[in-house]
Amino acid sequence: MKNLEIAWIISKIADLAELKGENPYKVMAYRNAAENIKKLDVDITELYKKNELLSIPGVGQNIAAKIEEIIETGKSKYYEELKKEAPRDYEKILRIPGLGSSRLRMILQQLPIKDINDLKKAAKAKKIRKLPGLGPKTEQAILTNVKIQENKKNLKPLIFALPVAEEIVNLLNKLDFVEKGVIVGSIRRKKEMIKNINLLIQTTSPERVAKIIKKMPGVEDVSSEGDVITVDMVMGIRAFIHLTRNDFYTKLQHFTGSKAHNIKLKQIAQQRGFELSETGLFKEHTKIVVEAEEDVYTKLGLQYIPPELREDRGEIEAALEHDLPELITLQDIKGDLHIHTNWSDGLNNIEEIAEQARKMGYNYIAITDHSKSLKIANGLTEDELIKQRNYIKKLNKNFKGIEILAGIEVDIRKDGSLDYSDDILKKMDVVIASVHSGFNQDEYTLTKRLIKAMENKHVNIIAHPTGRLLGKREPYKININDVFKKAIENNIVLEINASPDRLDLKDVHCREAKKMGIKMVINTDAHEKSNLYDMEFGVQNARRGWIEKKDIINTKSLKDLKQILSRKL
DNA sequence: GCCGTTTTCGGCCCGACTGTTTTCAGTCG
Repeated sequence: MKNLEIAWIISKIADLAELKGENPYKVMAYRNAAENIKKLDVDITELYKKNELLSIPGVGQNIAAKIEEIIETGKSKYYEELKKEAPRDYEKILRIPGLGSSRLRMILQQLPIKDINDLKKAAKAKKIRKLPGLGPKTEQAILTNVKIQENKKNLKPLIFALPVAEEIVNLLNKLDFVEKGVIVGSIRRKKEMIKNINLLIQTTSPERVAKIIKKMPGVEDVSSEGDVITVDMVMGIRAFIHLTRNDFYTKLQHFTGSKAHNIKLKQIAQQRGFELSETGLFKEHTKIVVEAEEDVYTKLGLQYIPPELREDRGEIEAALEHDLPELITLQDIKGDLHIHTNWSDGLNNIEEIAEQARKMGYNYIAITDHSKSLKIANGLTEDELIKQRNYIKKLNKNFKGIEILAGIEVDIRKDGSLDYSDDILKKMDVVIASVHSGFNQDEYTLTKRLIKAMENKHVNIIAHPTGRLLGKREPYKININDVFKKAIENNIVLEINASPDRLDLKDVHCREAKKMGIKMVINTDAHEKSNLYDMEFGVQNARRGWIEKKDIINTKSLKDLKQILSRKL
């Protein structure tokens, strides 16, 4: 068992304990411990061997004992017992808005409900509205949202699937009978939601690989058919491990997908007198030597297509014309313009953030804490903001190598007004505006609200424009085209939020915005210094949206950036 | 359940909104 699986079990214990009605602070303690385990940069089994589990923040005697049990037996009795008491798909049920653990617990005490289907039946039979504190609206919410949850088909965010895939592939790559192992499929294409993990492993001994996989940590069930081993992981995701002895690069191309991309590519191959399959590229039944994945494309007369573009969204046509975009890379990024510190709800102070950014080779950053109406995030009052701005000015004098811009993430209130006056906003280097409340307003109201904020001449950037949280919260209803038009009209920069929970704007929106000539910025929205590394996810998402260096303002020099930020009508 | 201490117990993020009530509990961010 590794950090990831242990953290996952501890966090599931938190969810189930909450459902059971345990002390909320106990629940919080489990959640906190799980977060800290996930963040460890050492192997937790090593800590256990050295008897140092208690050195993990948030882990005391009790949780340490559970970790020990999981390491020793692969299981936690407490977790297994809690699971038995809960409905099978409690996670899906709890994603229904308005139905939290407290109400669900009450429902479970009154009605015999074993899964989400039973809940749907109860709602249909109008049994929910009869329960104390619940009424027809909650019943209706259950009915409409059960459908949404049922349609989700177990897709997991990339950030959930990727570390699991990396863990398996790293383990296999250490074996001397594995020549090379790589992640393929939708994870390689950096799709935001993932159904299955796909790995391609070239090995001299498929049998020995199969044996190792059976004994791998975090595995629940293994079956194998032909060259594919199917692995069901404890964390509820399935991995397909494709084993091969040869033809690595045509297989790499094949298993990376997408299906639609491959179908079209094969058609092109045929038209040009080739035959392309996973076992090789052939011309007149003669196998052509393929020594890299690039060869598959170049031998067919195409430009090499990066995995992020392989969705049959016009990339093959563009590659035929040698007209693919020159996709942005992580190295193009010169700074991060959306960062929180411990002045509001961030973990680190400004100096720690700046130091980290300097280490990453950035030329500039913007500190953009929350504004006063976001009480839960300890939003800054006007006085505090001015104080912070002055502090940053002083800091810049003795902080060499990087420029710290004084910014703010100002809240867009329900009527579209901002919660600071123009007098305050005009003093800031960067003004980010964003929505943090009233998500269920209708499309007309929400769009009007965003547009009103974009009309403020001090606003530079709209952050996480659609407000979605992957796998957790739907985007709020806005007319994205109207927002795009306003962005052009008022010279507003739209954010591509790099937080792996958000990726907002999403890939197809990035592409539309680019076509319209809208300027964008890739920001992490970091709440602690390690989040600055999330930039990678933002860049990948942007690449899926055909974004180039020139489309993104934080690839510019400090001088050019300042010019853009000081724009105003 | 964890943590810190003025240490073995008290505090742990908190306010607005919603749907249900008719004064409030639960949910959400």
